[in-house]
Amino acid sequence: MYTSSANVAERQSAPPSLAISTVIFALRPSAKSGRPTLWIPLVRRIREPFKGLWALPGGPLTHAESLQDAASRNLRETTGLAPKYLEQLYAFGGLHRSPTQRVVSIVYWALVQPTEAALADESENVKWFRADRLGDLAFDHNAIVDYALWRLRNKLAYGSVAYHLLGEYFTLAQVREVYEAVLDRELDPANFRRQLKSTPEIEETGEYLQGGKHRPPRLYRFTGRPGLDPDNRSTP
Amino acid sequence: MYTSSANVAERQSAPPSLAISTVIFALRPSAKSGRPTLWIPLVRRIREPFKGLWALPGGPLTHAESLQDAASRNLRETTGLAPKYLEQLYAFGGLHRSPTQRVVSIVYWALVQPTEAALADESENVKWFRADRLGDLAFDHNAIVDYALWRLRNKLAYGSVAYHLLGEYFTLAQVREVYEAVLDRELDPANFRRQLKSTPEIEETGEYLQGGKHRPPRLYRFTGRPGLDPDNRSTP
DNA sequence: GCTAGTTATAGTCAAACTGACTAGAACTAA
DNA sequence: TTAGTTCTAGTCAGTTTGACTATAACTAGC
Repeated sequence: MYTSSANVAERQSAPPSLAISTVIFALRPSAKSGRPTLWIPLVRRIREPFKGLWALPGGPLTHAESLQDAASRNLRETTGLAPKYLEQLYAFGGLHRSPTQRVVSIVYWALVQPTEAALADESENVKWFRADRLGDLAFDHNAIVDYALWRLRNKLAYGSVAYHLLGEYFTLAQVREVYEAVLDRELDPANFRRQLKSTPEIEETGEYLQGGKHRPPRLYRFTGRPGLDPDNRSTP
Repeated sequence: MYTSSANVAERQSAPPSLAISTVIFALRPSAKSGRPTLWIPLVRRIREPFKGLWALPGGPLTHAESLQDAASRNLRETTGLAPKYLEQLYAFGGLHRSPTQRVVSIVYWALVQPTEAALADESENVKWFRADRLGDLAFDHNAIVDYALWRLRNKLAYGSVAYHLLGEYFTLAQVREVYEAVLDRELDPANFRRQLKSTPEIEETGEYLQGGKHRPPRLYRFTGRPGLDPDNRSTP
């Protein structure tokens, strides 16, 4: 859909504005099966365009902060979250992303641990949704979430990203559940644990998870470092 | 190094400007060994800041073009190149990237085939450099090139990126030379060819490369698609 | 307290893959 | 014709992967 030529001229006179948004992932137990599933917090638009629709948390970039700091601050202000894992996703700059003006959005993606996700603000205008049941979002945010999901699945397969969706201590079955939730397929428990046990970044603790219905599983700890972003590279 | 507080105040009043830059890779035969090595075209800064230093080709984002189009156009204008492979690298937005103003740079990276790279403009203010011998560049461009190199090596290992540095027809030994140049280590010819022959995206042609000193190698063709960027996703 | 049910955990086995290596084929240069 | 080089196919042992079996350790219900 195209706007009138008057609007186009108007749009071209203003500088393209720069916004920061974030796709936040957390695990929550599914209502049905009780298994963990991926959830995303969204905020309701309280003004045009797309007033009333749900959108990714975001806001403008202020001058005294880096891109990552802006994402962090905005997350805290809108959702109350302070994720341990925060990484740049992509810069979206299509011409018609917003009907009223040209906006370039630098989008981050974040992973929060379940304990923190439970504390997150939830209100009339901030709600969590299952990542696979979002409905129609404002702007191009459906496409952005799709891409973020693709990146998450990709990083999961190679990288060391699953542990940022879990607490400090976890069982190998919990890690497997994360993989199964994100990749949406079942994995053989025995083979999966063999692979994890061969990675040096996963450390066996002496503890066991008590209180379950069956044999108590051993608790593990992740000792690796997150990633290799330009923003995170020099961090020792 | 910090600027004076007056400059800081001045900087904060203006909106952060948005620029597009590109890291362009092409293979050229090394002067010494004759083997292909990675080269990058740079442009000389003709104004402050960093006047006289070499920098990545880039420029401002205009209103009528998407980010990728802006990168494309800028490439053509500054270097005369029209790469077949162009992908977003990262958005750099640190506070002190430029001493005079706050600049957010959305950086792309590109691969050009040797035939096209040979046609590229070269002048007093546009020159090609070996990727491993760049010297000190303007702004944070050394760090940007480092990251682009890291991405290139990464994509090479998994993806189907090597063929975009070669012409339409190539020998398996040429592909191996690309890998050796980018990864900077020798690979076993027999094992390497076994792997390539098992990938369905590489098609055997009936042709052979004639004119070499030894047994003429068979020519192959790449039939796969580039990538999975948001910008390239829907492209069939 | 015993038993059935369930998860945790270790191990087996064949197929696939990997790295190091051998060897013949096919060309050029001398 | 021969020596030298690259292209190409193949062997072999070590490693990894996927499917599967078996035992250990707990809870819940009787």
